[in-house]
Amino acid sequence: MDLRRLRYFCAVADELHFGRAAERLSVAQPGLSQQVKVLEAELGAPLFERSSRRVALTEVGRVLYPDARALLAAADALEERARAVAAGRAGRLRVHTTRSAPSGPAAELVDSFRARYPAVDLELVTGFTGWNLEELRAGRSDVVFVRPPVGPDAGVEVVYLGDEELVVALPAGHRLAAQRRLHPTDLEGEDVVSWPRRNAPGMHDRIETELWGGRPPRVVREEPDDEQVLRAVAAGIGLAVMIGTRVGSLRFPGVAVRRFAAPAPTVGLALAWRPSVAPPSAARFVGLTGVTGS
Amino acid sequence: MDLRRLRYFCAVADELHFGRAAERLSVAQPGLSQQVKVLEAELGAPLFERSSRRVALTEVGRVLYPDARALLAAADALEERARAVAAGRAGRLRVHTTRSAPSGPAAELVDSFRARYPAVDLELVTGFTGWNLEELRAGRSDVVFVRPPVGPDAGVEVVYLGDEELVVALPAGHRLAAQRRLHPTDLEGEDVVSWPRRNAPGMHDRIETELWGGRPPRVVREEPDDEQVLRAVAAGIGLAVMIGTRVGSLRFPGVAVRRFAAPAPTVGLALAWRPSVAPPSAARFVGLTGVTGS
DNA sequence: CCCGATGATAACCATCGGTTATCGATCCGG
DNA sequence: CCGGATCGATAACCGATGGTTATCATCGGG
Repeated sequence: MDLRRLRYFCAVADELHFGRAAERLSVAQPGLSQQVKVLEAELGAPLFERSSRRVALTEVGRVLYPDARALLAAADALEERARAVAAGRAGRLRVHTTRSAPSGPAAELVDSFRARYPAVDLELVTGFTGWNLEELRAGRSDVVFVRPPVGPDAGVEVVYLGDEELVVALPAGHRLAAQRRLHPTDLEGEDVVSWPRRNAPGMHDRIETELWGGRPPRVVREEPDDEQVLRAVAAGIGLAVMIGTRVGSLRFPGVAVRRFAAPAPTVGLALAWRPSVAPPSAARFVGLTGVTGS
Repeated sequence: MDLRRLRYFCAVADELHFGRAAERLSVAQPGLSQQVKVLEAELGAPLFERSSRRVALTEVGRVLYPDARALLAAADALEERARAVAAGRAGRLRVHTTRSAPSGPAAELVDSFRARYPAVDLELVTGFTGWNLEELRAGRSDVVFVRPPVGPDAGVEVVYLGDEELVVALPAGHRLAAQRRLHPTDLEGEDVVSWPRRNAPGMHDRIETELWGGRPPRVVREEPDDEQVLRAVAAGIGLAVMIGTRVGSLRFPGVAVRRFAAPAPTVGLALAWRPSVAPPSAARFVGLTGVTGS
């Protein structure tokens, strides 16, 4: 069975005229006649009654035609879909985000991707930088959001998205809450609520370096994620350093938020992916950063 | 799009091994590699991740595979069906029968055809010899039952099925009902109930010739079909000549049936069809006569 | 470190789909 | 009744392409 022959058959069936059908197919008439004849030989029965004056479908042809049309349509659809998937306009894309990302530039990226490629089935999972990278390496994710820096890794490409401002969350009555702007040095000696380093080692170290100059702060409590951290702050356990956009979406009673004086310390956001094994849609996703980031 | 390439793709996807897939397809491995590569070029993205040690589907390949399988299955089904129709094992067959046929050899033929070719959609229509031939010539029927003789007609082939015995239907009290066996000469001068000659001219003339020696009988009533004829007989209007098997299925109170003494006069039954334009199933139908008739 | 397995590549060949030229049949107008 | 026009079939030829064999490159394992 050959789709080309079926196409030829359908064209002749539509036109009931070999000359016109050949023209529509952009081939010469003899070739068309030959191929239809081959198809008839394959099936074992004529599909057309021909006279030099009239072409008509035989019963066999009449029965075959609708099925042939359907098959051709299915083939075209398959090809179209395959091309779309190959071009990254359709298919599945697994993205691992981080808890601190959805409210910042990451949300913007995901939203614009969804708007631009609605046919892509986007599977979003929330994790931490460290775990996300494991998932990426294990092939369970196509693109992951990370908090840089992340150690160099063979086959993994990191695309920097931008920086986000850090802020300080304070218990409502904290003495530093009296200041409108804070300096890193103000934090020295304060009780701090933090989170596990392995969630995002790069970010963790960067915060320590930028704010405490490499001398570790006094961590009086470690909570598993931002929300729990803020709850601890509200309870007066200590202060916490957080991402500005993130704390905005987690407004807690009993927590005062103070920005740093310019230049405010920041933490970065980046995408990591493996171009060699990523589906085409991943390239589209990463490609959008050039658009939204500019 | 080429079904062969899709087949190749599916084979490799099944085996995840070019060598084995090539063997299954009965081609050499390089050709398989080439064609898969062509397919990938057509779609614009690789379908497999290859290393010299491992072959795996890419995301694109994973998405494409089920659709490809379905399309191939549909193509195979189409081919199978087309072959079946071409071979007369499936499709549609329009058969025009006659009112007097279903109870005789015709029923046997139709039944055995149905049993043998259940996938053929048999459309049965009941008519008369004359009208059936018109339908056949007009292309509205594929095979028709007729009461021979029928005039020779270009492109129409007539296959004789056999003869059926004629009997006489008499009003219950008729004087001839006293005899167990009748002779044609007994009918001379009797009142006769008949039916329109144009329904089956050949049969009509043959009955007149065989029973009345060419001198037309005294037709006192003409009814449109057998059933009405018998009703008229029951009412005592006259006697009627009928087909033995037919009168058996139309047993009327008030009607006595008498056979002729051997050799009983008969009327024939035949099939007519147009081999040049008939669907393959028509040939199968006609072909069965050789089987059941022997 | 070499060997075996596996896919890719190179070079060649045959098949087949398509082309042009031409034929044969049918219908139509004069 | 004949000549021309229409249309599909046929013949002969050609080039693309799918398939072949031989060989290479890479990678994993003993």
